[in-house]
Amino acid sequence: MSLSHIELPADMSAPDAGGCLATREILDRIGDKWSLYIVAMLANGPWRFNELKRGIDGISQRMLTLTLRGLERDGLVTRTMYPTIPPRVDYELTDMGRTLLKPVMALVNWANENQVAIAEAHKRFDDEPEPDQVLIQGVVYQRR
Amino acid sequence: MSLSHIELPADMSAPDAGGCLATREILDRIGDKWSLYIVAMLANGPWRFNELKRGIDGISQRMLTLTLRGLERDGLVTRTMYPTIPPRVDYELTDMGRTLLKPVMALVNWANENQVAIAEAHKRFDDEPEPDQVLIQGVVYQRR
DNA sequence: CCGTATCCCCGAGGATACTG
DNA sequence: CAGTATCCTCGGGGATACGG
Repeated sequence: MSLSHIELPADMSAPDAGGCLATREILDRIGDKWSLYIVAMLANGPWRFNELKRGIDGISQRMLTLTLRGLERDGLVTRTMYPTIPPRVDYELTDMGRTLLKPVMALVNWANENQVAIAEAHKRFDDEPEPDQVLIQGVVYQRR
Repeated sequence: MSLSHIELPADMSAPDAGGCLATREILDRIGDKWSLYIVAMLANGPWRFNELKRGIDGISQRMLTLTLRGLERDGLVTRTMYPTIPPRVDYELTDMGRTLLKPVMALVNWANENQVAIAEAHKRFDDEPEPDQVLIQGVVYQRR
């Protein structure tokens, strides 16, 4: 599916050949469990490795390293090593990384603004009892 | 970590007690592999189950069902069943779902606009050879 | 057509220990 | 401090078959 042509229903059913699936790969990356949090935290960067680790609740050292490498590879984050003892490494958003900030924060803000409404929707959905019978084409089906 | 207070570094290291982690749960959901695609496709909704299935490349019946249920539970999508034969079910964004559209599409558009730059960054990153020695505090370390 | 129920696999990711 | 390396688990998600 080509999200770039989402406004063209005809395009939806086409097999996803060509460069269109690059969009998906990118969304899969920046939409993954940790990238959004790292990018959001680097909004106030630069931060050192362990500052990021402490700041992002629940992230393991391994995943922080891997995700930072991915973001660096994407050209979204720079890694600056200071050859001091003990070593110090700063991570910072690149210019492209900063352009990502706006849509990311829009999503974060949406989540903040709607968390109460979503919690209420959950309650409504979960409390709703199953109907003990349904009517289809004038035929009654009893729940078992 | 509370993304709602991302602009407050002091808040970063606080343990994530309280309702703050709701934001994370929401982002984990709408940022998952399929939700963004479904929401994006429903921008031009309503769509029937199999239309969605055909439109979203690679999604299995199971994951389409599960993700739609999740979105319905979140109050983002409505499920309308027409008791005809064969049965027909339409999925459509709710008002809240439509408010999500704006930040989601912003992200999608960002991915589209930057896919070339990211591909170039990958090339640069991957082509860069490892240095065969590094200098730390005047001391040379040879690569092994 | 629109699902649910089962089985099963594979790899994302945590825990732990070790290095420059 | 800022990472690798290794092991291991646990559940996301595909494939398949069946039901209303």
